[in-house]
Amino acid sequence: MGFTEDKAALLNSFLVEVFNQILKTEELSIDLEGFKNLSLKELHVIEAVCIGGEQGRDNCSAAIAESLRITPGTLTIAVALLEKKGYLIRHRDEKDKRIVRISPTDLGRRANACHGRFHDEMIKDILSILNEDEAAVFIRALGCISSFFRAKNTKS
Amino acid sequence: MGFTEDKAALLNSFLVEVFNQILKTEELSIDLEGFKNLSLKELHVIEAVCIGGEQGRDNCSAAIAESLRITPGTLTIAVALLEKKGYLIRHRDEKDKRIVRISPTDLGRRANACHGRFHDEMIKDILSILNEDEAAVFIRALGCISSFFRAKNTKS
DNA sequence: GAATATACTTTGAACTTCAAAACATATTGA
DNA sequence: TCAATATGTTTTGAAGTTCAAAGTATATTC
Repeated sequence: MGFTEDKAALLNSFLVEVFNQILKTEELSIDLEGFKNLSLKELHVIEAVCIGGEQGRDNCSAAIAESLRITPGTLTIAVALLEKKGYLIRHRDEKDKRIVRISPTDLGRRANACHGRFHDEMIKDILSILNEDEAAVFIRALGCISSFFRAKNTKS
Repeated sequence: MGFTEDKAALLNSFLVEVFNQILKTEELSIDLEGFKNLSLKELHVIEAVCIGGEQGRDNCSAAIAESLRITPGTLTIAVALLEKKGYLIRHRDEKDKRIVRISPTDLGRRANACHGRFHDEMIKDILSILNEDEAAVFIRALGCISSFFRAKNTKS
């Protein structure tokens, strides 16, 4: 006992702290980048649309909603607003008029690129404070944790 | 180049993935624990109040709002609802009647204990897949990252 | 005792979310 | 064909979350 409990408590407090800090920093970065118009969640919608486009995925409402793990109704509302703000465009499929496809405007693509740069910066910052070996262990550990959660969440 | 970019890309994808998985798992755990009445954010308010109590911190509105990194107005609204739901209690300081102190009810403490068990489980899970050395490096790295963000966010 | 500072609350507005109902279009089977 | 059913999206109603700014109450300072 003792050492193990200390480790657990430390890990927990660091994890919670880093978690909150990343969230806040990410939120802050949006304003700084000049897209004061956008919330973090809206940015993630734009990101999902852009990623779908890059990967040649079928960018219909349902697919994007699923990739974001939100309901179709929620997505409709978010996209309606983002269309009004000029970041996304909706167009109905000619063949199957039930389907709505969503794509980014140039402005949307620029916002997404900005957000990508934030992520790059953050990663660069993290790597800058770890040495070679620590970085390797850290990345490996994160990979393990990621797989672990994936396994845990799919089986239940 | 090459290796560095690979590391950065890997770290980014793992980080994003773990981040989302933790959020999702945490949200899921609330319902499972039987507090269907509470959102994740409400639980975090209760947690901040309980932690403040344990640490003998002055549990006034301002201190709790700051620890949660939300505005006082936001906290007021959250606490008013949580008081109505029976998780928290507010009482004005006798000496300085401007100050409102917030404390958990028994129900609030029970909800927090439940949430604490979720965190314990998660930490145990993470530690179980890392060996002794990896765990030490991982914790140290997280601590560095936490300090780094704290420094970055306070200075700007 | 008036001016100022401090601590919290209220207000108004915008965003986020969901479940369920509604709508539009497509497919299927008699 | 056309009625039933399925599919894809939108609307609706309700509740949460958040902030900035204005408001209220109390305390401190000069």
